[in-house]
Amino acid sequence: MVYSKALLALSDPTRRRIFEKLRSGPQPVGVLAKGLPVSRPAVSQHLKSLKKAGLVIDRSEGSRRVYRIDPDGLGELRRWLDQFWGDALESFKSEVAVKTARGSKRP
Amino acid sequence: MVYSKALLALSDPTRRRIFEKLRSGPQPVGVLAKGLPVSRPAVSQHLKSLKKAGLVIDRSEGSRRVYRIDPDGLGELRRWLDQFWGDALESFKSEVAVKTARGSKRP
DNA sequence: ACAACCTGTAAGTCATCACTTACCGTAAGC
DNA sequence: GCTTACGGTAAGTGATGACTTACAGGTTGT
Repeated sequence: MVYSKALLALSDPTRRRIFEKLRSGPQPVGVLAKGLPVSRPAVSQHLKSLKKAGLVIDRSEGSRRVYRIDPDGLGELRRWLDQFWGDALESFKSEVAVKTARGSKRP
Repeated sequence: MVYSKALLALSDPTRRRIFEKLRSGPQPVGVLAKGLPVSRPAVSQHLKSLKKAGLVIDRSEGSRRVYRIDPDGLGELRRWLDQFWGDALESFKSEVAVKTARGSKRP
């Protein structure tokens, strides 16, 4: 049940910003904290949460700690999401006609 | 930016249980509350959050309100997730050899 | 050895949120 | 008409968590 921790971790906006920063490659804590509106210890705590959620991996590189995205947590989260995808479409097929008939969205 | 609200909504365990219950088809509030360890008003409040997140749609059916999964929020959430999927794999390729060499996971 | 840098942790504060009970509107049945 | 079932909303409470500053450990350089 890693997906529950992953969802909890990604529900925080600051944690998402950190996670999105890692999309451009592995980065140390100091660089990640640069540009964020919170203190560096806050970033460390967020990284700890992301790590426990299986979303990032850390690696000691000399004096600094480099974090990177962990595909494991990401994969389980995607599998959990796809589990709904099929059922939702099936339950949606009978309703799509009504929805598009009255202008796709809400007035 | 519906995905941020969707992540926040799905981060709560009770809200996830309600959402997972809807996988077996559209259901009214009373039926959804049945079996959950919280009161019925709590379920109503959770459904309100899920609706604002674009994850469910409600439809008045006589005296009762039937909720069903909304593919829109689910789709945007999946697109946001897939955005990471590619980058994570690319950044992972160079590391996978080292990881599998020492026994796949933590000792 | 000492100094400068990089990071994780402890302790404390403040806001957010999940939940409860009570209440109000509305639709179906007598 | 009245009553019963169904569901959303208000108000209040308790707990969780995101943040701060202060401190400790460890690594690199002189």
